[in-house]
Amino acid sequence: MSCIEEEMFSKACKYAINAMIYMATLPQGQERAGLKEISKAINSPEAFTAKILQELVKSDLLNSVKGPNGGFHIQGDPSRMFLAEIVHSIDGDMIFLGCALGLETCSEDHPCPVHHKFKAVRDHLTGMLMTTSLKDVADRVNIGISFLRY
Amino acid sequence: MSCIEEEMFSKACKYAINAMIYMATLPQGQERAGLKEISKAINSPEAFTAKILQELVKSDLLNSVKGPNGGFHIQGDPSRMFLAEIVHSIDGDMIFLGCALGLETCSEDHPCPVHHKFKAVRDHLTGMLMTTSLKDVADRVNIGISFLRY
DNA sequence: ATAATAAAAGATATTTTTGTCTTTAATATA
DNA sequence: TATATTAAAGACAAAAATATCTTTTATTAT
Repeated sequence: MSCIEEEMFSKACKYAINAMIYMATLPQGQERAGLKEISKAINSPEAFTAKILQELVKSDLLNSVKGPNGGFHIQGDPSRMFLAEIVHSIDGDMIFLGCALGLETCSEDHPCPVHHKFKAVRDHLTGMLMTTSLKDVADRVNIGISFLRY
Repeated sequence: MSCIEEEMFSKACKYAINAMIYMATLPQGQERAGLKEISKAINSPEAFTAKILQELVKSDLLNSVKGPNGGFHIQGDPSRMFLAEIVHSIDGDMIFLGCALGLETCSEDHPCPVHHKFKAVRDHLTGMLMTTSLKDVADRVNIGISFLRY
């Protein structure tokens, strides 16, 4: 059982967040990047990353263009795109809504034994994801106080 | 990708927490419960639950006794056993320590772009798990303000 | 138009997690 | 001591997540 190393997000979701941050760090006029460039930049498996980018396109977080000089670019304003949207697109809403103990019947009125304790943490997480924009995060990379890679 | 519904803990970990809470709700003098009783009480698959209880025994959170009238019981005082110990036993320490973006090189000195934001949430989660005892939680069930089952 | 490029779509493979089944070991009781 | 009971251990199976490969579609440039 100690082989399980559960983390906050799925790998797919982490690649998605990484990819979106990378996109948001691109300089004005060069906001488009191809699959190869992206997966190289974030050190993720190319084909798997393709699937994830596809999903982000379906969720209208990215646009895509086929053909030579094609690629992906962020749909809309990175200062109005929040981490919560990326997480929701890939990992669904259980991280925001699901009962920590997995109980179907858990609700505010019929709470599981850890409901109140987790509500606070979950609200904290949700609030953070809903208020942290891609621009917030990408700016930190661009000014050199945070790092996507070594 | 929307088939992924990532949650906070693995299923195994949720069963473990549920099982431990159930154990902690047992009245004095009847603190021992067998696999069947436990998995019925928390509505979990019996054989899989057996593996999880085994792990909890290995981690010294439970004792076990074989043979007729055998079963499991909590090792030690439920008021001094914290949710963090259960989570750590089953899901490892990545939920407490791992980089939210999965970056190997992420650290306080070389932070990933969301490091500071996640640190606060993670510290909140960790603090809650380290200070919430099994007794805290089980008491809520026993006085009827929280529910393990419908 | 044709060829080259790059994403989309779909099939397939691998790994991990979840779950089951069978055999073995320990213990209580008749 | 023999039998029944229950957990431990190990093999096995199914499902889900991760990852790859191939074919198709759209677009650009020649």
